[in-house]
Amino acid sequence: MHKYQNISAPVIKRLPRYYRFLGELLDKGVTRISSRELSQKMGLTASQIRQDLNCFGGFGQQGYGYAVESLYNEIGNILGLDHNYNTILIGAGNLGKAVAVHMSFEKRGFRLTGIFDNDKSKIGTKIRDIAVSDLAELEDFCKNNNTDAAILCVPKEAAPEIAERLYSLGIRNYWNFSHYDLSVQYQDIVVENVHLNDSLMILCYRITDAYEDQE
Amino acid sequence: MHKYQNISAPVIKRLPRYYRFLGELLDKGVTRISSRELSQKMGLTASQIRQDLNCFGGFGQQGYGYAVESLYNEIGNILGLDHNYNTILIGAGNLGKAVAVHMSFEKRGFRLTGIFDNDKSKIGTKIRDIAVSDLAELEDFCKNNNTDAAILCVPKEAAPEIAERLYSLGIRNYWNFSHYDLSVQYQDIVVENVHLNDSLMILCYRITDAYEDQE
DNA sequence: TAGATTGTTAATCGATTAACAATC
DNA sequence: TAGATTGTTAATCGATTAACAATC
Repeated sequence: MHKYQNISAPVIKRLPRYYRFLGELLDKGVTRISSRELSQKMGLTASQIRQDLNCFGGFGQQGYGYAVESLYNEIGNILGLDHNYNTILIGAGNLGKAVAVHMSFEKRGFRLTGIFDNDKSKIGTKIRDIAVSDLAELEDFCKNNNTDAAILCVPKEAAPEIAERLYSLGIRNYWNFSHYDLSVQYQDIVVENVHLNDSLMILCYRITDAYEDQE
Repeated sequence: MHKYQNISAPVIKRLPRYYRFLGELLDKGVTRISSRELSQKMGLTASQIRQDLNCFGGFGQQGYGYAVESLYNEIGNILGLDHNYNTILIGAGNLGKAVAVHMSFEKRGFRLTGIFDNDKSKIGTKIRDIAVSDLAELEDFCKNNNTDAAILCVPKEAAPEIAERLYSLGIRNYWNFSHYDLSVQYQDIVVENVHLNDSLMILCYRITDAYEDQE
């Protein structure tokens, strides 16, 4: 399995979008595309596309462009989508449930293996085909089941304590929906944050900004 | 109402996080903080904090630092959280429902005024205290109710058609959860994307990367 | 071979960090 | 006044864009 040297965050963040656009082209039956054509469809520069892809290897061919299907597969491999990281969800509230039901974990390199909550009314109910477990059983579960990652869908107040429990169980990879900054406490972890409140506030700023422009 | 000159995206994206940390300090009863202290708590440089804040004005005082409460309020104003942008939600599936129930729109400058879906079994059911309307009534609703923004929680396939309808109704501000790039089609709009699939794939890349480091 | 388009180096642009004079 | 810390300019660093030789 290949390892790439210090790829910058901006490049990594663009990979899923390339993957999505290439997937659409593939569905439409397009077999080849030049960086120029793709750049126009995606609204970025051809130069950037070529620079980005060349971080991982020379996938194109001079005078021809890129073969859509093989580039799509290459990016899938780069992203590591062929993995099956065992993942548990903490918090089966509205958001946790939606994430569990809504996401195709298998297509994105993950497998949902457990769901935990401390609300007695939720314990035992099924989401997808996984029964919600008592949060008290977290330690037992993790000792018996290899767990690679955790999805945090708990309220801000509950986050620090749960983070500590997960960390001491050896879990180092987090998809964090809580309004709490894991990476301030723990340095040796991988965290991808989805801060919906932050996102909504950014939208608010930009709407306000746009309206003021008109005046 | 103030208008700031071309604030860069990186700065804007940090604002909600400042707001969150200052809110926590405020809750703890901290009245003043220096850029240095705050930088340590947040894991960034003091220089960056001072640069960021000075895009909007001189909120600090030499020799003293920043007054937590007033800085908190200032950032709230900069973000425009005192607004009440009328917002409709399109798509009352798992994700749409979770977003509607989970978010404190009022605290973030928005007010949820309508929910639309085309699934007959959902129409008429209540989310929060808003009854889900038939998507067919979208045009009527928007003609009778001033609507500033739309939240898109519809499947990728449905997104282009719905985007066109919303755009022709004059809606220019979007919180987009669909795996569809609005800004490629429409240039004069404000879009804040929440692409959960992209986020999960980025996590997958980074986990894979971290594991390979260990080998 | 000629045309097209990549891979890659060089130039530009923008964002972050460092430094320090201003000032509370 | 002396110490602290800002606001702001200058230096550095990194990311994007442009250019072009390599080559399919």
